[in-house]
Amino acid sequence: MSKSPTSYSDLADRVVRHYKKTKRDLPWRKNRAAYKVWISEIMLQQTRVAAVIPYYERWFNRFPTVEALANAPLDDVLAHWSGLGYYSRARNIHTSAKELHQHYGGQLPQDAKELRSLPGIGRYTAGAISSIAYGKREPLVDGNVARLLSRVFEIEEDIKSTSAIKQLWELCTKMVPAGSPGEFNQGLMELGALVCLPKNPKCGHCPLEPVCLAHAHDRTGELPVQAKRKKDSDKPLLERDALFVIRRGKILLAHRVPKGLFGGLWELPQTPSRPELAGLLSLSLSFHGKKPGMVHSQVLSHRRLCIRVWPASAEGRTKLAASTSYQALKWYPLSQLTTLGISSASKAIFQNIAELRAINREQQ
DNA sequence: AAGTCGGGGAG
DNA sequence: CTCCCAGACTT
Repeated sequence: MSKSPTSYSDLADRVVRHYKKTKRDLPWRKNRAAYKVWISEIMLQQTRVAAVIPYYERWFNRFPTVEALANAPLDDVLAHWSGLGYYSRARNIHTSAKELHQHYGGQLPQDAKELRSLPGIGRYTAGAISSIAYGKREPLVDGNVARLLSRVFEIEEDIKSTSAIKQLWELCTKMVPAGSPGEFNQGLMELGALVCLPKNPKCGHCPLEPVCLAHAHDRTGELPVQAKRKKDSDKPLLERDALFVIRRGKILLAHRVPKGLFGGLWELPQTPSRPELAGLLSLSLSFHGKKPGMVHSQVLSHRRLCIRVWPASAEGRTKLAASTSYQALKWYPLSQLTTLGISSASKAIFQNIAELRAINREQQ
């Protein structure tokens, strides 16, 4: 890495001034209460601003305070996270809320180190809460900041490498100003999100253009250096057979254990192959067709998911076999599925089921 | 240091 | 199709 092209305080001033002038009017910028900053920062992890906004607005109607959140059932919390992905974030928020309610009087601590003791709050989020909500001089580095600073300072190493990450945090630790740390941190991220784009950065609109090494050397297209990611088509295919059965107006659902993939969510009971379904559920099944009623495919971060849905009739009393994936079964009214935590894949399947049933009713 | 954990919008 | 997003946690 090259020597800094200008003083850190000059650089920070440029960022803060530009941020004050051009910042977007986002919901979480109306109110800097620590609880609200916390929830927004968790929702924004690996998630785009546009995707978060409706979830953020809905959240505080149902969970207006840390205490309300601590006292809510996990199903309710996951229902309000349905479709956002990375569901451990919601589980960790719930666990943290109970911890905050019990031991911190419902208040988030101001100290970054103390914040990091809460599940789901890592180095980035602790810095964000501490600086934005409490005005503490704490740095933060996210994907936007890493890209921006790798260009400004011409960091040549892979920005995911331990060495580059260490450099980035050291840089930010030095740069973050005592006077307006929250605005500086948000300003860096805002620049990364709107100006210092991955491709075709808008250097003409950047307050750091005069001091940016990559721009000076016409290398914004080469930086940051990043390892190639795995192509979707190279991800292993996970095929599952799911059971769709309705009895007395209720659909049979399975509750996943609260960890791992889709932890704590509800879905159609599914197994690696169709013959295993009856054993999992202790039911006598007769399938309605030789072909699945529908097939849903979806790409996840590390695999491709393909779920075949098999309509069937069932006899017997459900009893969940010992399972590494499920903790419970439940017959549930199809119309009330919005009150449970379900993934986007399940949401699509349930919607498809509802539409097919509506068509069948019209034809009768 | 590498793997796991979702989902969707942009191009 | 591929790319990447206001990361954290486990192994």
